[in-house]
Amino acid sequence: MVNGRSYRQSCGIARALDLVGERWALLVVRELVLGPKRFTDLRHGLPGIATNVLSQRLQQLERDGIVTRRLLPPPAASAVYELTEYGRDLVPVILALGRWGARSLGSQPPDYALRSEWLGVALQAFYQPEAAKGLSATIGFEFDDGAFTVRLDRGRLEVTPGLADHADLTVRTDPQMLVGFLARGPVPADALRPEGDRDLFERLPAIFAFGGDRLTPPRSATASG
Amino acid sequence: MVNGRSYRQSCGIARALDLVGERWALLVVRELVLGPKRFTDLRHGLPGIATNVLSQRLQQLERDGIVTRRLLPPPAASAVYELTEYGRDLVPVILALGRWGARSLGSQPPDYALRSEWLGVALQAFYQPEAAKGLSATIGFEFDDGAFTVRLDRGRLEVTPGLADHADLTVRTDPQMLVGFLARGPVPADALRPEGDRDLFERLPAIFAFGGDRLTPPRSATASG
DNA sequence: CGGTATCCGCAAAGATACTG
DNA sequence: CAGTATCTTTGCGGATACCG
Repeated sequence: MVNGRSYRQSCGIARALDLVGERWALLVVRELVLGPKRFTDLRHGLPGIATNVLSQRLQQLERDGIVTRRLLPPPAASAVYELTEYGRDLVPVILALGRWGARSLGSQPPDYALRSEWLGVALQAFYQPEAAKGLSATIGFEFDDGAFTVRLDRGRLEVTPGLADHADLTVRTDPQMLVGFLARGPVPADALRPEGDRDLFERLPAIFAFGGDRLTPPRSATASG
Repeated sequence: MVNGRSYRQSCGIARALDLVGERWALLVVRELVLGPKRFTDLRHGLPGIATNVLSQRLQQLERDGIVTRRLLPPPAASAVYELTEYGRDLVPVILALGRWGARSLGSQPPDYALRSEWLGVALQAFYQPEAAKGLSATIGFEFDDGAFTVRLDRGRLEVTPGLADHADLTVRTDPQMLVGFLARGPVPADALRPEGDRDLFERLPAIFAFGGDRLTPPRSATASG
């Protein structure tokens, strides 16, 4: 067989793991959730990955119909990778996986990386449609690291990279503080700098429920990590 | 650090992969979906796994609060592994992952393993509550490989290993044929041997929609697999 | 039966240098 | 920038030996 090792089981779970179970594969998919990216951009979003490994993963994902490689129109001689329809169907699954994993993300980020774009994905994972019923607004989030725009269209959520021309609300902060605020944790009063619709700003922790009721952390078997 | 390598990212998805992203880990969880199991039973459900790897995975899963090791009462000096609450919360996620993976499980099982218990998990993944609204029944599935019982209680599904005392319907066949039948595929007329409620039998492909509308297979980039 | 420990060979992953 | 090539290291699979 052309591929590496397979579990060789007639089971949907095993098949899924044959496709995206290898190291880094699912994180590559995560990087593409907000839209197409170039090789180097992927690399920056995956600190620690070796270039040959990224290269191999992209080839496998392309071969298996999860990612497409597309050349940008002539002026830019560059290529981008994007999710296929099959790949996009995986997004809700990894969002659910992320919600599950986030519950055991105790305040352990001593030196853990936290990129703004992961936050854009997390906003989708923790989005509460009921809390945003009928709401339409444009919100810009700006970090040293990058920026993205959240559009609410009558309760429907859309997250796109970069800043929009107009925004009803703009928040300029660092990822750590935004997470703390959305989780209703104690954050320094001057940590976030909301500009625009103040009422909308106050509603954010309800709309993006980082501090949800399903966040009870598991009890680890070893007290000393 | 005591653990192997971590992605070291403050991201729920990365955290989940730190916990269950290593080879075999998620399949160990799958094996425990229907209930507690002993080491050797796990081994049989995971053809190809090395005993030391299984041992290591179980230790990691236990340390991370996903699996518990419990000693059976005195007569049996044996130990079983079972999912913790945190581990059980992962089940709907891997069922969704399995549905996604199953879509690209083209009729490719030349020599792929297919254990009856995986089917018990798949029944949960493809269960359609609307098609079983208000239905209460007990169905036994029997294979050379093993058996399990499906209980529908006013539309609520429960799958347990082994056969119940009484069943409204009993199906004795092999896994391959049952999958074919539930997917509304062409199966030999004498492949399944239903005993009992014939109407209930006919409803099974609607209740367990293996041939769902979301099963469009992806187009692979390479024609020759 | 229910595992743990050790060795060996291989394939995947990490690090880094290098090229179109 | 977008990868490929090379080298080293680590994890995995398989076998087997050992112990409660």
